[in-house]
Amino acid sequence: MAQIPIKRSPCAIANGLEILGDRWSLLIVRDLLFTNRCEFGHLLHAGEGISTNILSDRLERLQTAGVIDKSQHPSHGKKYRYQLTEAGLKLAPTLIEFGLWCCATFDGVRMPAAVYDLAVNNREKLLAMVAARQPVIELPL
Amino acid sequence: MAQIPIKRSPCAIANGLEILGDRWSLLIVRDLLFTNRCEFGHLLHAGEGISTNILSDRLERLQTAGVIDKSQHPSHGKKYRYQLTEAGLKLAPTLIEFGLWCCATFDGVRMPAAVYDLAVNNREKLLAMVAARQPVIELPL
DNA sequence: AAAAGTTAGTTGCATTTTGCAAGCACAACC
DNA sequence: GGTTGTGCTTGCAAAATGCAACTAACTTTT
Repeated sequence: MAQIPIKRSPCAIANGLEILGDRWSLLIVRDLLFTNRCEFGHLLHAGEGISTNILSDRLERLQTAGVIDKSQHPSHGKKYRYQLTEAGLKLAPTLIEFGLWCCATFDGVRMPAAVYDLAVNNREKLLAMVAARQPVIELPL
Repeated sequence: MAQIPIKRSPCAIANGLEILGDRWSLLIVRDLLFTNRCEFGHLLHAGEGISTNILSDRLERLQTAGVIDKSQHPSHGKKYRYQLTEAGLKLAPTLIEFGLWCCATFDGVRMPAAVYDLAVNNREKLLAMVAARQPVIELPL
């Protein structure tokens, strides 16, 4: 169990939002959960246009909260590899439910077809892939 | 389906975070989902210390996004009643998964016992209560 | 019916967070 | 050894947030 400073109330959701309640953190988690992207540069160019200082700050916050791990990249001195911890992997159900809710609620938004199909038709397989750190979406690096 | 301006990418999660990705919005949804609190003053004193201007702003944003409705309070001229829309009610699975994740991940945080027990032992009943707008937690008003 | 209290805000201002551009140290490549 | 790629940090402007004071409309009290 990660130790975090309890600021506002003991409520689980209130404290979770202290870590993940902003416009960027869950997008980082999304990429680490469902794609093969795991480097600073990958996350930087994920499509929403996060800037380097914010990405740097969020990676550090997520690491402090025990959601992600940072390790040396194999075979490249300066690169690092960012991975979800076991706790971070367990955010999958939340992300999936939230993604489906957004699709059902807002016009013109979408989840990648591969993720959506599994979320609707074979939730167990999707969760198993995530738990095994097997990317659902393979993106060019 | 609510029309929202698509700002960063077509990703469902990215757009959902434009509406709900901050430290307060989901706390408002939490209160409306699980308690009998539905007035401005109730939400103001929910325990985390939101200020009136932020609460006012968030209620308007959630209303614009089609997550909540505002109506005249029966039998009190100045009061209003805030309620989740049908779309808003469907946030329950996301909130439940997120709450359970926070409980399992962070030391010293908790969900109200009544909600936690149902979430773990009888998820269907919990979802049915929420869908029927039946408060799981009755708080003094 | 005047006075006092509630309710749901708005306004003004100080503080904090964010966004953007530039710069920088180190590693790898050629 | 010069150039490119990577993962940052710094400086500064803009936006969001937090706090306190104020207000308009309605209710209750006297």
